Amino acid sequence: MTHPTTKRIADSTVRRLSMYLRYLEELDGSGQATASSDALAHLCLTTPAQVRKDLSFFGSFGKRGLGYPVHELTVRLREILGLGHAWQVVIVGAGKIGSALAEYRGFRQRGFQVVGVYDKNPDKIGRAWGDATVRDIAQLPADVQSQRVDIAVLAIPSDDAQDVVDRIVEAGIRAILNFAPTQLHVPSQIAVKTVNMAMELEGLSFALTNRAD
Amino acid sequence: MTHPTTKRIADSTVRRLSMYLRYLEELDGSGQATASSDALAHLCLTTPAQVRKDLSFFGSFGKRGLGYPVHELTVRLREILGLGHAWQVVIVGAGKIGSALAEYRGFRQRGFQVVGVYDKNPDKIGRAWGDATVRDIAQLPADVQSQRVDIAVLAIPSDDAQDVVDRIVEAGIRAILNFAPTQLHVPSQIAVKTVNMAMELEGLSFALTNRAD
DNA sequence: GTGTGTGAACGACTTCACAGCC
DNA sequence: GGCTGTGAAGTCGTTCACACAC
Repeated sequence: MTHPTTKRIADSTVRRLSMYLRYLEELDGSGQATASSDALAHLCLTTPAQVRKDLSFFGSFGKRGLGYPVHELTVRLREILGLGHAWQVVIVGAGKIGSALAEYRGFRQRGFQVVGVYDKNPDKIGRAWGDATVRDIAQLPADVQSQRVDIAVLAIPSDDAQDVVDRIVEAGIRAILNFAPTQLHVPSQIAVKTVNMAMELEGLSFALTNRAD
Repeated sequence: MTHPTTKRIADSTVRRLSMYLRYLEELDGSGQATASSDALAHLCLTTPAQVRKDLSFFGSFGKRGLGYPVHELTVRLREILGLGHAWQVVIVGAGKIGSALAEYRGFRQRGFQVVGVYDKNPDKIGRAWGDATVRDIAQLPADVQSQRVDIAVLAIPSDDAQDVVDRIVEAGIRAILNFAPTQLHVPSQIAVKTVNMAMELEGLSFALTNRAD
C-alpha cells in the first residue's frame, strides 16, 4: 500500500504530520527548497527529534547535513495522509455549525468535497443550501447506495447523535467527524473524531482556575 | 484553594472530568442517586479503573460497595473545573464560525458569557450581532481595561491569528480558544486550546487510507 | 458480595545522544 | 561542520490487582 509500515502510528503522530504538511506547503509556496527538522519544529511547536522520528516512520526523506526537500516531502505527506483521494463528505445537520462547516475553505483546499446536506427538520428539507439542496436525513442510507460517501460530518444535537450514527454506520460510512458534545458508540473499525467545544472551554476554565498563582 | 492537589493534572484527565460531568448531570436529572465507576466508564467509553483514578486525584467521593453520589459529584466536578465563575468571553471574528459559536447553547449553559464580538472588517464593525454590536478589533485592548475578559475565542483566518493573539495576550487575556488552523505562539502561562478541523479531517483521511483491509 | 482507592506493573510516546552521511 | 536516523533511556499516562470499607 502507501507505506511499508508495520507498527501502528500514534494518533498524535498523525496530527503532527498534518501540521508539518501545512507549514511545508507554506515554505514550498515561498520557494524554500529544504527545511531542517529544527526549522519545522519551531514552526510546529515541537522538537527536532520529534520531527525526525515522526518522518522516519515512513522512510528516509532527509539528507544529512542539509535537511528535508520541501516539495518532495509535501507530496509524500499528502500521499501518507491519503489526501490524493477526493474524499466525499456529507454534512448532517443544516444549522449554523453545519453551514459554517460547508463554507469552510480548508474543506475544499484539501480535497474534501461536500456531496450532500441532510436534516430532519421538514422546514429545512428542500431548501437550497450553498450548491446543494437539503435532503431528508431518512434518505441518507438510500443515497449512500447510489453515491459513494466516505465521511459524515455530524452537526446535530446530542440527543439525535447516537441514533443518526447507528444509521450512518449501517449505511456503510466508515468515518465520522462529530461535533455533538457526546460520546459516540461505534464498532471498532469505524473512525471517529469528536470536536467538543464545551470540553475545550472547560479545559480553559480549569486552567484559569488552577493556574500557578 | 479548590483542591489540595500537588501533582499536575494531565490534560486527558481534565477532558474526561468534563465528560463525567456531562453524563452525571444527565443521571442527576433523571433522578439517579448513585453511579458506579463501571457505569460511568461505559457511558464515557473508558475503563472503571480510569474513572476511579481520575476522581481520586481530587479526593474520595465514592462509597465502597455503593458507587459515587451523583448530585454531590456534579457539584464537586463543577467546582474543580472552575464552572462556578461566570467566565466572560469575547469572540474575535464575526464570520460564519464566530456566529455559530456565539449561538452555541453549550456556551451559556456552562456559564460562559459572551461580552463582546470583534472584527477588523469595516463593513462588519457597528453591525448588530445577536445581543452585541460588532466592534473594531483595534479597540479590544482598550476595552479589556474597563471590562474583565477571561477568554478570547479566535475565529479568524490563519494569517491574522498570530498578530491578534499577540495583542490579546498583551491586553492581559490569559486563555484562548483558537479555531484558526495554525500553531499559536504564546508565553507559557497562557492557556491555549486549538480546534483544528483540517487536522481532524486529515486524521480521518489517514484512517481510511491505512485501515486494516 | 459489591465497588472504591491506590501502589505497582505495564505500555506508549517523547527525549536523549550519538553514529553516520553529506 | 551540519543535520539526519535511530536505538536506548526516560517520562508520563493507563491498566492491574488487591486490600479495605460498606
